[in-house]
Amino acid sequence: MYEPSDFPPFAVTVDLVVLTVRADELCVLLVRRGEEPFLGQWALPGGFVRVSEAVDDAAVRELGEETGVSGLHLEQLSTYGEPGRDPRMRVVSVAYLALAPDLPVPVAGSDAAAASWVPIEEVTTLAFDHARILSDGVERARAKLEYTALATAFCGGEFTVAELRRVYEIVWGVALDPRNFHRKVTGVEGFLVPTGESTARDGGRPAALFRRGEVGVLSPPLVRAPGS
Amino acid sequence: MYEPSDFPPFAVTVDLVVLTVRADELCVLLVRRGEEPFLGQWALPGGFVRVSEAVDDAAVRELGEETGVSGLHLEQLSTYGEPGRDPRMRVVSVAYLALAPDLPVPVAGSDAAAASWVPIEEVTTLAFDHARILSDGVERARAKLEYTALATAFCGGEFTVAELRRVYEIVWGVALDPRNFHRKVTGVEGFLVPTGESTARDGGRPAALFRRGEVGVLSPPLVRAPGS
DNA sequence: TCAATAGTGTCTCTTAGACAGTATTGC
DNA sequence: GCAATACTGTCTAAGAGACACTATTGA
Repeated sequence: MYEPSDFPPFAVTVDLVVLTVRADELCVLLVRRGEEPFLGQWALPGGFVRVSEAVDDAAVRELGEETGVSGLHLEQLSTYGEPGRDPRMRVVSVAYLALAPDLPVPVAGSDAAAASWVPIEEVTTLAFDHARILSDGVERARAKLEYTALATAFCGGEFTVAELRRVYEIVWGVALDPRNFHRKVTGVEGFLVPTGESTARDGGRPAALFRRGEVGVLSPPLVRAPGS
Repeated sequence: MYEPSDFPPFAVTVDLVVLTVRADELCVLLVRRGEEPFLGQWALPGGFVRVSEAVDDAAVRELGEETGVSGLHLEQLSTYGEPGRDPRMRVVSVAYLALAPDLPVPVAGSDAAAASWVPIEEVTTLAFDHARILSDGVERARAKLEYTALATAFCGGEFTVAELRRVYEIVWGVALDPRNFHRKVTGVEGFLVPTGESTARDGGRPAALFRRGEVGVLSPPLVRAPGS
């Protein structure tokens, strides 16, 4: 009744677009491929989904293996299933977007010769169709900053309003008015929770420290336009 | 070098959430399953991806087979890959969202005993994890009406402002002010293109007919709130 | 003291929403 | 005429953006 021939076999992989903000640049975690195909080229980290493992769980596992950190924001991005996207065999890849604060040096995975944070602007050729996946991931991140509290995922546990503003400015590539930004983000109910502490690490008058709040959706949203 | 055991075999399917607005209700296209498992239960239309076929192309093919119509709006929704979501074998399903105008009676596919438009409110149990997929699809559609011109995909080739407003009201489940709505949608550059024709099919003063414009993203967006 | 950043106040202009009022049809 | 729907005008309150001003630190 269920002939194996009815169900053509596919391999399923997960690919990760892991973004962070470091040194005033939006960076992506890339690995240098240690085997064919595309030996020696930069690629997104990822790997095969195990037979008894949920696809989402495979993404969590790979993210932990690559970054050495757990608990990062992780969401499904899209699925890429063109025949021929992997020259070896028919592979369907489920891509995920992860956002991380500025982490220490990345951990090289077992199947990757080296891992490194690369500024988005400096990425040229990537293995497979990873350039397109990266592009989709960056655009998703940019869009979600507008109407969700996702920007806090780029910050550490505690951060100042100025640090949060830098995230927006770097991801969007625009300048934002510090005063209006301050009024806006502190005015959104549940977005930021004051810790009561303050820090002078940015110079000048000490700034209040905040933690991310419970709110996931921002209303009103922050609009991606200069001068706001 | 590439041992088959390295790449556990999966079956890959596409599932379609096809939505339409008919008789003042948001409806989804469902099929009654003609075989095990879940024999006789309602399910989303879909099927296996062929070995030489892109996943996106499989969705287009299935949509054509089920509706008998081509050129509908179709976008990828999400991918569902829990082990055990199909009792037969390991299946990863890529779900798609399609929006259609009020179509004639749906075509029964070869693997489905019957196909039918079912109001969202009346859907109870579905086969597999299709209830969750449907829920994700409806939420995606509701969200995208706010900031894209997607609502026109529910209308025929030519439509009045009132017909477009009914789409928003039915999908969102809210009442909108006809006067403000008219000013808003006609004010968004490139959203609606006047045909020059008019119709009195809604009674009262004849209304101008419009075609969908080129614009995909609405700015400013329409906000999902009563009284707007 | 100055330089630097944090945070507040205020002004103006745009827009959303409420709703009055006019226009054009069928009956 | 009346009912129904299409469309336009106007008022008000709220928000966005521009930017002056005050506050608090280090050097």
